Amino acid sequence: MARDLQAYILDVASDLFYRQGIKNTGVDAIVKAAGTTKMSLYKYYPSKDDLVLAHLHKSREAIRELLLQGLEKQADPQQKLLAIFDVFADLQADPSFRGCPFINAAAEFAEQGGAVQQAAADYTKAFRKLMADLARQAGIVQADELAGQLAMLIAGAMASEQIQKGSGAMINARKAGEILIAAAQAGASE
Amino acid sequence: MARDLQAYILDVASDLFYRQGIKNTGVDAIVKAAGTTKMSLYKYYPSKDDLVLAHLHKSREAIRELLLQGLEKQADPQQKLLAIFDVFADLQADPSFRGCPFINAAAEFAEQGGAVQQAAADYTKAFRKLMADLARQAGIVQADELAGQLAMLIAGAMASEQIQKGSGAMINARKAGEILIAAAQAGASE
DNA sequence: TTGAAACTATACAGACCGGTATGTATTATT
DNA sequence: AATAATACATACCGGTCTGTATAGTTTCAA
Repeated sequence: MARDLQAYILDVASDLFYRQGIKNTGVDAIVKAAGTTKMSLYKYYPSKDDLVLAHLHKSREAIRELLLQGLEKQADPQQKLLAIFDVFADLQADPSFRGCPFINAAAEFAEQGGAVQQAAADYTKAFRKLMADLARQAGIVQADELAGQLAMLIAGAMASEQIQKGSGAMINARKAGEILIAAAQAGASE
Repeated sequence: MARDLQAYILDVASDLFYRQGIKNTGVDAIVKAAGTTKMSLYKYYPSKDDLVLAHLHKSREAIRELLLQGLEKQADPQQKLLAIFDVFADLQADPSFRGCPFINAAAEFAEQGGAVQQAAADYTKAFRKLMADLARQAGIVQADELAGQLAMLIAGAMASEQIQKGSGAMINARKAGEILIAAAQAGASE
């Protein structure tokens, strides 16, 4: 066991960062939870910041995988757009849900232009691009505009559910998404 | 000057909390910025948590005032709903904008059921109620549903603009809001 | 003028933070 | 058996955090 300690440390740290917040999670707590020592941790992650960035990268990849997995079940681009809501609805159903890791990290790290802020910005850009591409495939002309709107609905639903658990925000967001998609489709034909 | 030191301390603390984040702002920094001492601060605010809660209360009142101010310019309930987007768009235009104080605070204070989380939940509930009442006045049957959707758009636009400044997210959110309101109006007559 | 209240100044306590130093045990390869 | 890599154990460093203790200063009203 403990094969690939580096990955295991990241697993533990990522979980604690997400559940307790990043600044609230000390290196000692990670070390103890992972059953290892500071020396080993600092061998793989020369600073806590490196570990934080690895955590964000891991979170991004995890969401990416969930999205691809949810999208491949649908053939129609329009249905794929709606499937994104379903993926996030599943995420929120998990009792360990505590909001969007990137929004949370951006709130914790206020320094503008810092690496954390940059990582959050990169993620949201990639997310919007994914949606915009799908919208274009669905024949929507104002694809970027629609993608931005849908992304805002999802981000808002994440925040809403984080602050008030069990509100079923994402289901309502999906309803709004359907209306906006239909409107964008209709607007394109005018 | 320094008339009503208590209020002045809160002003300074609230500004620093919002700009730098709460956990990133030490009591010493507040004391220095306010030109006072720890003893005076702790006289009025027995703990940092008290100061944080006062900051959230102040933020809530400030937004409430801005909203009422923006709403009274419109007579039509439907126009009032849209005016809310404009109020937040003005907020985002300020270079010191750094997201929603409540979303940020909820991200920083992960402890569930804590006073900070509660304050954030109370605020969002009151905000949704305000919008739902307006929607009802506009003759919309599914007022709560629409209010939730509009609130998510606004929250998402706040987060989006925080992470990527100058994206003009709130303007796009307003466009989406118009569509959703129109759809809710039409849906009511069916 | 005196005396209480408000405020300042400063030092300190105790805990926690990120990060380092030193040394040891285990394991695998050669 | 010798070597090297990996991980563990533990103690420590300087700094920062919230919060308190002690003492001196201003203000203002009776």
